[in-house]
Amino acid sequence: MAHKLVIVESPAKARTIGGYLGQGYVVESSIGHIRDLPQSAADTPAKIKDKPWGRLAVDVDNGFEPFYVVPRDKKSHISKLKTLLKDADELYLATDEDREGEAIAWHLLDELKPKNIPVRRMVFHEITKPAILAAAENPRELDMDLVEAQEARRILDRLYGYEVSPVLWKKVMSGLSAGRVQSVATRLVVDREKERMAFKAASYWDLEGSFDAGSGADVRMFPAKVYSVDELRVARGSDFTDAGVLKDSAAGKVVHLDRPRAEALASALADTRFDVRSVEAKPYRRSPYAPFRTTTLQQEASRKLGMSASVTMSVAQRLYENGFITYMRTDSTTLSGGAVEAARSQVRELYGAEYLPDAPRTYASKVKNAQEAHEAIRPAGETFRTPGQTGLTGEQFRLYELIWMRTVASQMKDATGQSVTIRLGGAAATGEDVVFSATGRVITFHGFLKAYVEGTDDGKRSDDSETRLPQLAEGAAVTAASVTADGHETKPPARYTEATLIKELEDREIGRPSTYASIIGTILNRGYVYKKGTALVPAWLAFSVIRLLEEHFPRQISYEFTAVMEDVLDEIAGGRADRNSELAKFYFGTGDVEGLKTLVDELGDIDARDNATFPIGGADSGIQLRVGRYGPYLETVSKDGEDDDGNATGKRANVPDDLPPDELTLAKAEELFKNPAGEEIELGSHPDTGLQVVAKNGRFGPYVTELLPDDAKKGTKPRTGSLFKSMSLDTISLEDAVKLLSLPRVVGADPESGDDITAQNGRYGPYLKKGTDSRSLASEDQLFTITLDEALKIYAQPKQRGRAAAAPPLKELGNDPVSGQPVVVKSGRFGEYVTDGEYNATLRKDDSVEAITLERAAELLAERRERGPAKKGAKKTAKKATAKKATAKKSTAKKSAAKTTAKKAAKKSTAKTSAAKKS
DNA sequence: CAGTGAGCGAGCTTCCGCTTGACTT
Repeated sequence: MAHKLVIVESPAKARTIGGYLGQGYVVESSIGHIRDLPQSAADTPAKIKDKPWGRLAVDVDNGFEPFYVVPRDKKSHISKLKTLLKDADELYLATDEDREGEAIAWHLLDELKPKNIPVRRMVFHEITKPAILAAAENPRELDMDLVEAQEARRILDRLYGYEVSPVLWKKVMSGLSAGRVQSVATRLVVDREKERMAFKAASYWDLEGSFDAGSGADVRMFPAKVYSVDELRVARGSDFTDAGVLKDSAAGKVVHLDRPRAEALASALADTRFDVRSVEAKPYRRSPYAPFRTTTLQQEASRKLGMSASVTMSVAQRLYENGFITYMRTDSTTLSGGAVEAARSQVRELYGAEYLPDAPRTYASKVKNAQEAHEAIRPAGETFRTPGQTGLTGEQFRLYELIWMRTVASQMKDATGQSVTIRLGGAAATGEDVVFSATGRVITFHGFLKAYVEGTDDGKRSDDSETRLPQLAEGAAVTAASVTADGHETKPPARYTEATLIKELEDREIGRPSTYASIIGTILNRGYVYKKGTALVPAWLAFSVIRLLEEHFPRQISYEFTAVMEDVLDEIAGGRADRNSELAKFYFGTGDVEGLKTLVDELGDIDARDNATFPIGGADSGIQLRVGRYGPYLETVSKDGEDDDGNATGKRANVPDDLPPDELTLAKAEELFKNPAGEEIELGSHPDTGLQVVAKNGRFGPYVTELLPDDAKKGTKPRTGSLFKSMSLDTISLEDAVKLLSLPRVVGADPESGDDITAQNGRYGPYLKKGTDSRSLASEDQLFTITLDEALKIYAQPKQRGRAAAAPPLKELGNDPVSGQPVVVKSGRFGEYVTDGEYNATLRKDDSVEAITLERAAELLAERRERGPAKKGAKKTAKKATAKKATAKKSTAKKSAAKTTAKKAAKKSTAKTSAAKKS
């Protein structure tokens, strides 16, 4: 039976709209984008892999043609849509009416390829029955200019991300990333930290008085602060620069009180009679806040409910899917007509008509690049459920309540009242004329504040706070109950939190509602930033990355880059600019501006070593910080203290993981050299030597060592020993440590050669050593238990065979159709792989030992074979390798364990495989 | 950054934006 197929983006939306359209329509969703540039090498089709631009999947030399693929997890969904399309007599592409939505519609069209049926583009901005029916009646055509604008955005982001990230792999650390959005977000955090590092606190004093208005006053006691001394205003925090000195604008106009002066004044005012010099009353008026959009919801959920951006979004997602709220990824503050009515009727019911403005309030978008494909975030439906009526609990309840209150409040009247400033003056015993100032606020009509008060980030006073002052007339006499001197220091700018960083990004038009939460996730995952409480602290790694980007990609990492890009995209969407020429400007450059490609090609200019080095406490301090593979460390430098390679030959000291950069002062650095960081766990003194035994985390993982006395002979090295796999730093005992330090153990002498056979723990695990001949041991315990006889038995066997039997393949799959050889799955240094004895192919991300079939294995092997034995006689090596491979088995497991510990040791940063490789 | 002996499948990492389940505990 024929139907009209309508495709929207979200399944929840499809359900709702399906209900409105009724019979004759089938409403399905695309579940977001259905095609994209291939994300990784595994997803890149073989036919473009070999092209010079294959890695980018954009043919930069031929019109920046993108090569799209349907991601694996979308394939079945596409078949489902194709099936539905077979029985359809009309196709409605009803994705969002913004750049991305238009592109999704075009991708659907291009991928589904409907034949001989009309295709229409249907758009709507609110999900109500009349709006949907009207939209179905008034379809339009696909806007190809808008699609081109989206492609330009997509391709630019790909080129930026996939060209600049590899620069970081080469020059900073493997696995890092750069991008139009994340790099600027990281830069914001780094720049803020730099401001904090450069900040010098200024100290200033003032006077705090408690005044008595007399027994007849409506408010008797009230506080006031000193305002001026001899008509010069007393300096406050905002009069100082970040360098800790008075601003030019304040010079000559303020008096900067220090402690002696403030204390002298305070005591000279003890018996002073004050009179009211002026009373100034101003009306106070506050309008309600606009309904929530994604960023404001994230900020308020953070301030009021303590939710991270990602938690907020997933709770909101559940509320949306279950029909409690409208869509949560939006940059619009607009309410539909029905929503305004629903809010107004709840104002009337819950607060009374006096809280309801005569006309509905409307909120224009403050977001400059807003695309307004959705409504504001509000309770769903034409009438709002109060939180109590929803039956929700926990986080969902609290978030719903927040959204509900904000929405209702947005349709309430302004709050009004009065703010009053009273100035009191008197003469100090020492002769100065001193004026105090008190400010109060009284709210006479709370209006929307009755329903909702926005939170603050930095303890500023909230919109509903009140301070009452007495009714005083000019000239009235007032006495001071007490005057005390009060010391203050200016504070450095606060670090960003998730919520404030997101706000900053939105203000700068960077990122979109669907990505704000994940931007935070990206910079955390890369190890650029870590959280200390709610504050975002940049790692030194981020300083290194941002320095490289600032020096070599200044335009791309500028704060204005995205805003400028948005303007260009608008031009493309309006048909006034051309996609290809704009991309060419970005990638190849223009006459006066270098393009991205040129910058990347000039990579050789970047000195990775310099880029990772930061002087501490000025260039001549003799101490520098370096960002190393295992995290940041300090190094002493002297002018000529470098070897031929420019390596500093000085001392080194670790920097603790959680030491924020702005706390690493020169003094702190010197302290770290004295008391090397890295938790040292004291285990007690050694029963034989009496030396202190400690456990530490080192570059090869946890180990124990003994502390030599300061007067130890030069050249004596402390004994050390790695912890066994079964031990941990938290639980290790002195006995364990003593045993570890006793290694290597002499098992006995080889009767043939007379050489000692020793048992010791090494890089590849426990092993026996006799001269230069070594044999691995099966377990660490054997180090202590193995007897000479057993050791000799092990040595009696040839090296390889001893371990060959212990390494069977994980799975046998049958014979390869090409080579005819048996294909087996094995586990190796680099993970699981399949081999036919000649070629080896690593399993890809989506493969598993359990699920892999012979077909898939053959596919992987065929791919591998296609690349051929590219490297130095790989064929031979491969063969040889296979013969010996089994012997590598045991140690491989060990190695990957070492990898894990190295990773942990390498700070929270993402020291990828390279870390383990080097060690 | 604690110097610890073999011989050993390389290949991939990465962007931004639009959307949900699929996983396991």
